[in-house]
Amino acid sequence: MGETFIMDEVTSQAIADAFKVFGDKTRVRILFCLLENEQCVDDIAVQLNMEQSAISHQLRILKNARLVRARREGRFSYYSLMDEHVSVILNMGMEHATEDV
Amino acid sequence: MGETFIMDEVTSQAIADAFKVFGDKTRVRILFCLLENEQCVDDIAVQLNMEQSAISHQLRILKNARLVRARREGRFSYYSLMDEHVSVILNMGMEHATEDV
DNA sequence: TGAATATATGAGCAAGTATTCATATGTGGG
DNA sequence: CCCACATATGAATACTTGCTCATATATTCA
Repeated sequence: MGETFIMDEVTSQAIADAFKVFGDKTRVRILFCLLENEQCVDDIAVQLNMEQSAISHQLRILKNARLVRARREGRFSYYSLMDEHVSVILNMGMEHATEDV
Repeated sequence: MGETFIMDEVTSQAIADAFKVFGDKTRVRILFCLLENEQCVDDIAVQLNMEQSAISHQLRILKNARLVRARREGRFSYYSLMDEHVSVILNMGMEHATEDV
Protein backbone atom coordinates (compact mmCIF):
# COMPACT_ATOMS: atom_id res chain seq x y z
CA MET A 1 0.00 0.00 0.00
CA GLY A 2 1.83 3.10 -1.25
CA GLU A 3 1.38 6.42 0.41
CA THR A 4 -0.81 8.87 -1.43
CA PHE A 5 0.79 11.78 -3.21
CA ILE A 6 -0.58 15.13 -2.07
CA MET A 7 -0.11 17.83 -4.65
CA ASP A 8 0.97 21.04 -2.94
CA GLU A 9 -1.32 24.04 -3.15
CA VAL A 10 1.01 26.27 -5.12
CA THR A 11 1.51 23.74 -7.90
CA SER A 12 -2.12 22.72 -8.03
CA GLN A 13 -3.07 26.38 -8.23
CA ALA A 14 -0.66 26.86 -11.11
CA ILE A 15 -2.14 23.87 -12.91
CA ALA A 16 -5.66 25.13 -12.32
CA ASP A 17 -4.71 28.58 -13.58
CA ALA A 18 -3.30 27.09 -16.76
CA PHE A 19 -6.55 25.29 -17.53
CA LYS A 20 -8.64 28.24 -16.41
CA VAL A 21 -7.46 30.35 -19.34
CA PHE A 22 -9.13 27.90 -21.71
CA GLY A 23 -12.21 27.82 -19.49
CA ASP A 24 -14.00 30.79 -21.00
CA LYS A 25 -16.15 30.76 -24.13
CA THR A 26 -14.95 34.11 -25.40
CA ARG A 27 -11.27 33.25 -25.02
CA VAL A 28 -11.83 29.94 -26.80
CA ARG A 29 -13.55 31.73 -29.67
CA ILE A 30 -10.73 34.26 -29.90
CA LEU A 31 -8.17 31.47 -30.08
CA PHE A 32 -10.12 29.79 -32.86
CA CYS A 33 -10.17 33.10 -34.73
CA LEU A 34 -6.38 33.07 -34.59
CA LEU A 35 -5.98 29.46 -35.73
CA GLU A 36 -5.42 30.32 -39.38
CA ASN A 37 -4.22 33.91 -39.46
CA GLU A 38 -3.20 36.70 -37.19
CA GLN A 39 -5.96 39.22 -36.54
CA CYS A 40 -6.20 42.72 -35.19
CA VAL A 41 -8.41 43.54 -32.23
CA ASP A 42 -11.29 45.14 -34.07
CA ASP A 43 -11.49 42.34 -36.65
CA ILE A 44 -11.92 39.84 -33.84
CA ALA A 45 -14.54 42.03 -32.20
CA VAL A 46 -16.51 42.25 -35.44
CA GLN A 47 -16.30 38.53 -36.11
CA LEU A 48 -17.47 37.63 -32.61
CA ASN A 49 -19.97 40.49 -32.53
CA MET A 50 -18.57 41.79 -29.27
CA GLU A 51 -17.25 45.10 -28.01
CA GLN A 52 -13.66 46.03 -28.75
CA SER A 53 -13.01 46.54 -25.06
CA ALA A 54 -14.19 43.07 -24.12
CA ILE A 55 -11.89 41.52 -26.72
CA SER A 56 -8.97 43.66 -25.63
CA HIS A 57 -9.44 42.62 -22.01
CA GLN A 58 -9.50 38.94 -22.94
CA LEU A 59 -6.51 39.30 -25.25
CA ARG A 60 -4.53 40.63 -22.35
CA ILE A 61 -5.37 37.55 -20.31
CA LEU A 62 -4.37 35.32 -23.22
CA LYS A 63 -1.14 37.28 -23.65
CA ASN A 64 -0.27 37.09 -19.95
CA ALA A 65 -0.79 33.35 -20.16
CA ARG A 66 1.57 33.29 -23.15
CA LEU A 67 -1.05 31.75 -25.40
CA VAL A 68 -0.94 34.63 -27.90
CA ARG A 69 1.56 37.27 -28.91
CA ALA A 70 0.97 40.79 -30.17
CA ARG A 71 2.67 42.54 -33.04
CA ARG A 72 2.22 46.27 -33.43
CA GLU A 73 1.94 47.63 -36.96
CA GLY A 74 0.97 51.26 -37.12
CA ARG A 75 -2.33 51.77 -35.39
CA PHE A 76 -3.08 48.05 -35.39
CA SER A 77 -2.11 45.31 -32.98
CA TYR A 78 -2.01 41.97 -34.69
CA TYR A 79 -2.47 39.00 -32.42
CA SER A 80 -1.48 35.44 -33.22
CA LEU A 81 -1.19 32.12 -31.42
CA MET A 82 2.06 31.76 -29.51
CA ASP A 83 2.93 28.32 -30.88
CA GLU A 84 1.62 25.02 -32.22
CA HIS A 85 1.03 23.78 -28.70
CA VAL A 86 -1.96 26.08 -28.34
CA SER A 87 -3.76 24.70 -31.37
CA VAL A 88 -3.02 21.16 -30.24
CA ILE A 89 -4.67 21.86 -26.90
CA LEU A 90 -7.58 23.60 -28.62
CA ASN A 91 -8.20 20.69 -30.94
CA MET A 92 -7.99 18.27 -28.05
CA GLY A 93 -10.67 20.25 -26.24
CA MET A 94 -12.81 20.35 -29.35
CA GLU A 95 -12.55 16.62 -29.93
CA HIS A 96 -13.54 15.97 -26.33
CA ALA A 97 -16.42 18.45 -26.45
CA THR A 98 -17.86 17.08 -29.67
CA GLU A 99 -17.61 13.45 -28.64
CA ASP A 100 -20.81 11.39 -28.59
CA VAL A 101 -21.96 10.76 -25.03
CA MET B 1 -6.83 34.85 -48.26
CA GLY B 2 -9.09 32.22 -46.68
CA GLU B 3 -12.13 33.17 -44.71
CA THR B 4 -11.77 32.95 -40.96
CA PHE B 5 -13.43 30.12 -39.11
CA ILE B 6 -15.82 31.32 -36.42
CA MET B 7 -16.38 28.73 -33.73
CA ASP B 8 -20.06 28.70 -32.81
CA GLU B 9 -21.04 29.66 -29.29
CA VAL B 10 -22.47 26.30 -28.27
CA THR B 11 -19.33 24.38 -29.19
CA SER B 12 -16.98 26.96 -27.74
CA GLN B 13 -18.99 26.92 -24.53
CA ALA B 14 -18.70 23.14 -24.41
CA ILE B 15 -14.95 23.35 -24.91
CA ALA B 16 -14.65 26.01 -22.23
CA ASP B 17 -16.73 23.93 -19.82
CA ALA B 18 -14.48 20.95 -20.36
CA PHE B 19 -11.38 22.94 -19.43
CA LYS B 20 -13.18 24.73 -16.61
CA VAL B 21 -13.46 21.53 -14.59
CA PHE B 22 -9.66 21.40 -14.37
CA GLY B 23 -9.55 25.09 -13.58
CA ASP B 24 -9.96 24.81 -9.82
CA LYS B 25 -7.20 24.10 -7.32
CA THR B 26 -9.30 21.86 -5.12
CA ARG B 27 -10.52 19.72 -8.00
CA VAL B 28 -6.97 19.37 -9.29
CA ARG B 29 -5.80 18.26 -5.86
CA ILE B 30 -8.62 15.75 -5.60
CA LEU B 31 -7.72 14.28 -8.97
CA PHE B 32 -4.08 13.94 -7.90
CA CYS B 33 -5.27 12.13 -4.76
CA LEU B 34 -6.95 9.60 -7.02
CA LEU B 35 -3.98 9.11 -9.35
CA GLU B 36 -2.67 6.01 -7.58
CA ASN B 37 -5.62 4.55 -5.71
CA GLU B 38 -9.32 4.99 -5.25
CA GLN B 39 -10.23 6.97 -2.13
CA CYS B 40 -13.31 7.54 -0.04
CA VAL B 41 -14.62 11.03 0.59
CA ASP B 42 -13.40 11.50 4.14
CA ASP B 43 -9.90 10.24 3.32
CA ILE B 44 -9.62 12.91 0.66
CA ALA B 45 -10.96 15.54 3.04
CA VAL B 46 -8.36 14.59 5.66
CA GLN B 47 -5.51 14.56 3.17
CA LEU B 48 -6.43 17.96 1.77
CA ASN B 49 -7.34 19.31 5.21
CA MET B 50 -10.75 20.43 4.01
CA GLU B 51 -14.33 19.86 5.05
CA GLN B 52 -16.07 16.70 3.98
CA SER B 53 -18.86 18.76 2.48
CA ALA B 54 -16.56 20.81 0.29
CA ILE B 55 -14.96 17.64 -1.08
CA SER B 56 -18.33 16.04 -1.70
CA HIS B 57 -19.52 19.07 -3.63
CA GLN B 58 -16.43 19.04 -5.84
CA LEU B 59 -16.61 15.30 -6.35
CA ARG B 60 -20.08 15.75 -7.73
CA ILE B 61 -18.78 18.24 -10.27
CA LEU B 62 -15.99 15.86 -11.23
CA LYS B 63 -18.49 13.01 -11.53
CA ASN B 64 -20.89 15.03 -13.68
CA ALA B 65 -17.95 15.87 -15.93
CA ARG B 66 -17.20 12.12 -16.15
CA LEU B 67 -13.71 12.59 -14.79
CA VAL B 68 -14.28 10.31 -11.80
CA ARG B 69 -16.58 7.45 -10.95
CA ALA B 70 -18.02 6.41 -7.60
CA ARG B 71 -18.29 2.92 -6.16
CA ARG B 72 -20.44 2.39 -3.10
CA GLU B 73 -19.20 -0.13 -0.53
CA GLY B 74 -21.19 -0.13 2.66
CA ARG B 75 -21.11 3.26 4.21
CA PHE B 76 -18.23 4.40 2.03
CA SER B 77 -18.15 5.85 -1.46
CA TYR B 78 -14.90 5.12 -3.20
CA TYR B 79 -13.98 7.51 -5.96
CA SER B 80 -11.51 6.80 -8.73
CA LEU B 81 -10.39 8.40 -11.99
CA MET B 82 -12.67 7.55 -14.89
CA ASP B 83 -9.88 6.52 -17.26
CA GLU B 84 -6.26 6.98 -18.29
CA HIS B 85 -7.20 10.06 -20.28
CA VAL B 86 -7.69 12.03 -17.08
CA SER B 87 -4.21 11.33 -15.76
CA VAL B 88 -2.73 12.18 -19.16
CA ILE B 89 -4.43 15.57 -19.07
CA LEU B 90 -3.38 16.10 -15.46
CA ASN B 91 0.24 15.33 -16.19
CA MET B 92 0.16 17.59 -19.21
CA GLY B 93 -1.08 20.41 -17.01
CA MET B 94 1.58 19.70 -14.42
CA GLU B 95 4.37 19.66 -16.97
CA HIS B 96 3.20 22.98 -18.32
CA ALA B 97 2.81 24.53 -14.87
CA THR B 98 6.24 23.43 -13.69
CA GLU B 99 8.06 24.55 -16.82
CA ASP B 100 10.84 27.09 -16.47
CA VAL B 101 9.74 30.49 -17.75
C1' DT C 1 -0.72 70.58 -34.19
C1' DG C 2 -5.33 68.75 -34.44
C1' DA C 3 -8.53 65.25 -36.00
C1' DA C 4 -9.50 60.51 -36.77
C1' DT C 5 -8.71 55.80 -35.91
C1' DA C 6 -7.13 51.69 -33.13
C1' DT C 7 -6.12 49.84 -28.89
C1' DA C 8 -5.57 49.67 -23.81
C1' DT C 9 -7.16 50.34 -19.22
C1' DG C 10 -9.65 51.37 -14.82
C1' DA C 11 -14.00 51.42 -12.24
C1' DG C 12 -18.34 49.44 -11.45
C1' DC C 13 -21.80 45.96 -11.97
C1' DA C 14 -23.96 41.55 -12.65
C1' DA C 15 -23.48 36.75 -12.90
C1' DG C 16 -21.08 32.69 -11.55
C1' DT C 17 -18.82 29.78 -8.04
C1' DA C 18 -16.33 27.59 -3.99
C1' DT C 19 -16.89 27.13 0.69
C1' DT C 20 -19.36 26.68 5.12
C1' DC C 21 -23.21 25.43 7.96
C1' DA C 22 -27.06 22.80 8.89
C1' DT C 23 -29.40 18.93 7.80
C1' DA C 24 -31.02 15.02 5.06
C1' DT C 25 -30.06 10.46 3.28
C1' DG C 26 -27.89 6.04 3.34
C1' DT C 27 -25.70 2.04 5.72
C1' DG C 28 -24.23 -1.39 9.20
C1' DG C 29 -23.97 -3.03 13.98
C1' DG C 30 -25.89 -3.94 18.44
C1' DC D 1 -35.36 -0.09 16.03
C1' DC D 2 -31.88 3.03 17.38
C1' DC D 3 -27.43 4.81 17.15
C1' DA D 4 -23.13 5.92 14.98
C1' DC D 5 -20.78 6.74 10.97
C1' DA D 6 -20.23 8.21 5.96
C1' DT D 7 -21.90 10.81 2.40
C1' DA D 8 -24.99 14.03 -0.05
C1' DT D 9 -27.43 18.25 -0.52
C1' DG D 10 -29.68 22.94 -0.08
C1' DA D 11 -29.18 27.69 1.40
C1' DA D 12 -26.36 31.52 2.45
C1' DT D 13 -22.14 34.00 1.87
C1' DA D 14 -17.81 35.70 0.27
C1' DC D 15 -15.07 35.83 -3.56
C1' DT D 16 -14.06 35.78 -8.41
C1' DT D 17 -14.70 37.27 -13.05
C1' DG D 18 -16.42 38.86 -17.65
C1' DC D 19 -18.62 42.70 -19.58
C1' DT D 20 -19.79 47.66 -20.24
C1' DC D 21 -18.87 52.43 -20.02
C1' DA D 22 -15.88 56.11 -20.00
C1' DT D 23 -11.53 57.54 -20.89
C1' DA D 24 -6.53 57.32 -21.69
C1' DT D 25 -2.81 56.15 -24.80
C1' DA D 26 -0.86 55.43 -29.36
C1' DT D 27 -0.41 56.23 -34.23
C1' DT D 28 -1.29 58.20 -38.82
C1' DC D 29 -2.45 61.83 -41.80
C1' DA D 30 -3.75 66.41 -43.35
